Amino acid sequence: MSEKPENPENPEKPDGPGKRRTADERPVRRQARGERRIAQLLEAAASVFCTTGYTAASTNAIAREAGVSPGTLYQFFPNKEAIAIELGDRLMHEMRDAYGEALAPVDPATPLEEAVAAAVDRFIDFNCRHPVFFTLMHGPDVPGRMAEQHDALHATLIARVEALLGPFLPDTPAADVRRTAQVCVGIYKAGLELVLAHEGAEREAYVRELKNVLVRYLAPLIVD
Amino acid sequence: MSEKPENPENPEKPDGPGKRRTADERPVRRQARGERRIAQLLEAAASVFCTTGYTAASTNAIAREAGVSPGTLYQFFPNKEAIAIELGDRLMHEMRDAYGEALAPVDPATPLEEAVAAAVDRFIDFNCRHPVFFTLMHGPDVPGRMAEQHDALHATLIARVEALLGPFLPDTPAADVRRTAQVCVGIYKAGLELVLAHEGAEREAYVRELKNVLVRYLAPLIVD
Amino acid sequence: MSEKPENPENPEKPDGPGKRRTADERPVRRQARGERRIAQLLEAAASVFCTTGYTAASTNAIAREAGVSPGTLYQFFPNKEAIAIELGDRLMHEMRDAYGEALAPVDPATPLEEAVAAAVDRFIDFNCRHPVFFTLMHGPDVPGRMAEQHDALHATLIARVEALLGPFLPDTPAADVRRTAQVCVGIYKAGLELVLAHEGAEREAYVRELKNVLVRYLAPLIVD
Amino acid sequence: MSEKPENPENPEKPDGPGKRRTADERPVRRQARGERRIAQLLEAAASVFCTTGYTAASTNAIAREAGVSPGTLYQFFPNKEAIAIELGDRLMHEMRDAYGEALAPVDPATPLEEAVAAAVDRFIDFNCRHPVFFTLMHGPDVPGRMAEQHDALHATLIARVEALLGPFLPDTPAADVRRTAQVCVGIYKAGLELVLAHEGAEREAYVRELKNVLVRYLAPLIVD
DNA sequence: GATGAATGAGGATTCATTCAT
DNA sequence: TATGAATGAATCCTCATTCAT
Repeated sequence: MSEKPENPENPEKPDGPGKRRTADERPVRRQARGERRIAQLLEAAASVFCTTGYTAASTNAIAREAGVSPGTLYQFFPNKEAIAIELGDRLMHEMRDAYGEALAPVDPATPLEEAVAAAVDRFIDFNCRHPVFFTLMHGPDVPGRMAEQHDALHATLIARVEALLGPFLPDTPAADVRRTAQVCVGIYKAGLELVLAHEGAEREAYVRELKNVLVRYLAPLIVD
Repeated sequence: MSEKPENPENPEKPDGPGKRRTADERPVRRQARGERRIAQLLEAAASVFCTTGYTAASTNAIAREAGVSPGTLYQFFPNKEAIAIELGDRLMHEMRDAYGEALAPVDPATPLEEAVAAAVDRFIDFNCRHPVFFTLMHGPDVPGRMAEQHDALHATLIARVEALLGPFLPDTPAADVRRTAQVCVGIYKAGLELVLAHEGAEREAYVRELKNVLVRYLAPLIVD
Repeated sequence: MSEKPENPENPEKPDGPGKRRTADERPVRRQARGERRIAQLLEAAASVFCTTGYTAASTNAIAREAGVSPGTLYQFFPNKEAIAIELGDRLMHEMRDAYGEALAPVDPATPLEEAVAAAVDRFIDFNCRHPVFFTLMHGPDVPGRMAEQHDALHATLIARVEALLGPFLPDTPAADVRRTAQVCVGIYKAGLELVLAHEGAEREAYVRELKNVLVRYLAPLIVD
Repeated sequence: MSEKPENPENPEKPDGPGKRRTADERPVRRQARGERRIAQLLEAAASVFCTTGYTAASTNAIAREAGVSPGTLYQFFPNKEAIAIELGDRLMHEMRDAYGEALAPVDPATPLEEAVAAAVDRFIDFNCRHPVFFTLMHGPDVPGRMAEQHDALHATLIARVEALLGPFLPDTPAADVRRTAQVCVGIYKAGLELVLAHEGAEREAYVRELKNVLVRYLAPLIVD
């Protein structure tokens, strides 16, 4: 959220990482109203992606859902992909902002159960508040920048989990840690799907199972 | 299944699995050529689904891949959904035919490791020979009969796994067995994705991890 | 019905009026089985034309309705138009056969009411037994041989009515008689539509009205 | 056509008749250009319907005739049916606007000849200026909303004629008046077809005949 | 003759994207 | 900026017709 602070009077600082450009490199300058529009559009996109999936989502539908005209949408995003990408970026940042501190360095003395439970609970919570995340995780059937976006999202998650695992696996080769992280994320995603597919007590039961899977998988790997 | 009495002189080799009926009509009389076309089309569809995903796959692309005209495709399938459904059906049948016996009743005395390893190996093998299966497992963003198809595929898998688990969990309530099966299938799918994403030694490593996850998850549930 | 008596042994008498040729001039030879097929197909066509209209009727639908394959249909008719044309021909002939004698020469001494009533009753009866007739009367939105067919049907009707009117209008110029016939046929058609659109007593009432319209229209034209 | 109050300072004059709403949405805001396009498209549709009939008319042909791309057509009409419906609506309104006052209440003292002649002349005139009207009168072979549209058109006509007849048939039961109106409209339509099919003096002659038919049909029903 | 297969152009409709106002 | 209009290629699907068996 904090990466487009352009004020109209100072539009052209050399591109920082937050500076966004449309595909054909006209700098996009955004004002307060613009930010609101963007938020509006991303929200709409999230909603549409959730209901129809990325591929079947139409930009017109997104614009309509956002209550603006197609033209307006294209004033802020150069194409459909860019919407998904920006959406993913924001989710990643929000994830970082919200859970970054908490997730990253964990005292290795923490019992595994606790660490896993905390991580899973946060992850589930985050996904319930942002159902698109799940949709975006399942990547776009088609290759393209959208796939990169998906990969970036994924990579972020992996990195996060690696960081989380690190302290517990001090003597494990990096490659193995990475693989373990990949497996954990895979389990996460699978579990999430089951959790989201159920409600109430059953959902709780699946949350417990997810934790069980992870704990049992990781426990033997950990040196005490 | 005995409904193609084509020529009176050579009435009936027992119907192969390709025998079809339209919802509202007499049995569809198919010539050998037609059966071949269907296989061809399904193969083409499998290929296209794998590359572009179900939603983005176009019937024209499938026809082109199969080397026939669009009209021909529609002679055999009323719409895109039907292709995916038939494809799923055939995969399910093939799965049943190929692994049914092996998977279903397992001697509870078999060590868990062995049972899991065998099941995983077969599953992976099956999926490597039929990459579409994975694509179809990742249901269609959109509802419709296609979703039912997906659910059917899923349900079949679940049932299969339940049957597999049964002997190992004699005293567990059915609901818990079912949940456990769901979790196992979820893990399967997640693991499969990782396995397919890697090659050679790394792939082997992921296969091992997948087995580990399952074994460690299941071991504590099992009564000795 | 009597116009295709070709027996296979003597296929090539110079074309009598009943001899039919496909567009590209291969003589079509028909045998008993063929006649049955043709009748079957025409019946099916009549049914389909009635339900969907000529334009929207598909040859495949006709073939299906007839319980034969598309190929078979094209063995007997070179195209869709030809089906309608043949259908019209047969209806015209049937009309001639059934009512020819009755309609043609009427004793001018017959009271007009009686003559009109008889003609209308027959006409209505004929149309109720052959609902396609009405459909074909409304001609094909598109020009082509089908239009000629329609015109032929129409012309036949007109001629018939002219013949009927003749004795009643001995001193009227031919052009006027013709115009009067056209008007009568128009009224017929309009009335028929109303009659067919109603049932029971209401239908009877419309039949009466139709007769009234005609009688009142014609009465003043007639010299006593 | 005052329905484009675009700017927020001039928010909402009560919807004029041209204001359109999609079934499920906010009022459609149309620019002047759009209104023009719609008129253009309807004109094109009218022309195409006249030449090929409704069923055989293709939206692509309509768009081409209007000189726009298919997409543009669909910006204004959800499908072919909607075009015909809107066309019918506009014709009905124009008929009402143009002849409403004139047709509706007629002094029963007016001689029947005069009343009929006036009505016929206006009707013929209207149809000559709007040849689609005739096409639309000949309902769509197929059922659907289009049929309703046709029925609405028809019903409007009937109502109009009933109103016209009312004063002349004060003591006739409503059902009979309605039937008489139906018959008159039927005669009208049949006569129109003949009139349109001829030119010059012959056309005039058919107009006279049409009037004769109606007058002679109605005269005996009228109480003096 | 009969069948089902095959064709391919055409029709309705959608959609990402660009344009004019 | 914002809007609705415009585009045209692409989709799904149909249909008259021809072909191979």
